[in-house]
Amino acid sequence: MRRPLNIEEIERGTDEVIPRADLHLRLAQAEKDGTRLRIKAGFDPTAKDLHLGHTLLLNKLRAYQDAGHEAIFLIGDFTGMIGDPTGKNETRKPLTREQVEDNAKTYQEQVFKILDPAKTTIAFNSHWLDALGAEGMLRLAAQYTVARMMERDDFTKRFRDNLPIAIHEFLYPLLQGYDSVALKADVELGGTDQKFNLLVGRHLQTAYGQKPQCIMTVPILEGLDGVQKMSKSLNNYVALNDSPKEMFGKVMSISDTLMWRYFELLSFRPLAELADLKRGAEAGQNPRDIKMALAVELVERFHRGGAGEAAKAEFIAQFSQGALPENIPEIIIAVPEAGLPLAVVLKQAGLVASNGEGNRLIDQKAVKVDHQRVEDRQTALKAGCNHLLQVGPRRYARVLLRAE
RNA sequence: GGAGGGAUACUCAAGCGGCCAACGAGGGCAGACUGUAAAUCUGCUGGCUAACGCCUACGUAGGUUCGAAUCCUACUCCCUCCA
Repeated sequence: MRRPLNIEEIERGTDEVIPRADLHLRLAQAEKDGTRLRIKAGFDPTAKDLHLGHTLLLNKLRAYQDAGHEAIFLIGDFTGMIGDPTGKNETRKPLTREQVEDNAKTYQEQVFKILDPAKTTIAFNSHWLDALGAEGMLRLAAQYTVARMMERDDFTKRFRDNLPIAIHEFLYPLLQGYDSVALKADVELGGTDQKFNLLVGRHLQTAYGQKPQCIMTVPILEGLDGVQKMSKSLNNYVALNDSPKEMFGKVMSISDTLMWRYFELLSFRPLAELADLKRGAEAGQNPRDIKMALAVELVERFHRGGAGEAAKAEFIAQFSQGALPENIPEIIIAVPEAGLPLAVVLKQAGLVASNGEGNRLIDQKAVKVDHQRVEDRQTALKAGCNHLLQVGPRRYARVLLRAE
């Protein structure tokens, strides 16, 4: 059911709304007429896993959805083959059609953890871009100038730094903009790094005789390192598909500073409650416990059914009380008469990449066998026993040693 | 079409005949300290070996040399400038 118009809720956490007055006008008009605005957000199927960074946009889409508008989840299966050059200082390799389709499928499965399937339109831009043809492409390209294209920050920089810019990268913003034309979008959402592309959409809609869309940008979420943007390729991400345990652990590993950023951008708690938490921290409450509240909220959001509290309990057991994690892999290893050097066992158990690394870690006092630290490389394990191996705080395995 | 510059380990980036498995930085891993934090300090960061050592690696393929990431030749890819 349609909720009453709440502009504050829709704008919460956004970076820019352009033009704001126009958006308010359209929202009010739609409210009055009982019509629905078409809200577009595009996703490149370049990586399989959606992560928390993507959810900022999805949450926003959800907010519109809850307000009764039409959420269009656009999968850039065509543009994905180009790869958006945004924020990259290098040309991205085009994906094959197969990769793109494969990724798109996984996207759809994950996106409904946030969006309401019944109220979501999923669109693929290959539908209209395939049909555009060379002629359509030319006409489209005629709507924009090189000088304006070069205004885009990453193009400017790459050009200045003598880095290559492939022609097809110019086409990306045009095609993305054309998506808005094809969809007759009223609003397009995107990260702040998308601002240029979103504005191109406005320009193109005008050129094609449409009312230009409003654009709304959301901040780019920093990854676990707190510096670079969250992305799979930087391996600083929390995927929606991460297990509760992984997700909880990753959230707990962020810095106290970053924690507040995450609260601000990811939590659904009312702003007043966030202010309370901050006051608590200033009054000396252990930030760890506040971080746990965030971790619980996020795990619960994506896994439901008490998974958040369960992950918290497991976390406390494992790290605060030193209990073993569940699901330690068990590996059976064949051992010769004379026994097998520990480093070799570690390697065969998959805990280290090479015997050399195993030995290095032994030297570094990182290896425990049955909870006993081993510092001697010469240590060998004999057949006929079972051992619990630990490397560092996170790597565990149980090995069953069999006579060869 | 012409001229010039470049390709080094996960990334950036030194090296420009032997002391180079390759300076340094980042990243990663480990240890100490902790709250599995963060910050900080320390160590490690090609493979095989108990070790001496051996092997593989500096775009690709050859060559010169006792010896090459370093010199020569060809090739591939990239960038810039001029047309």
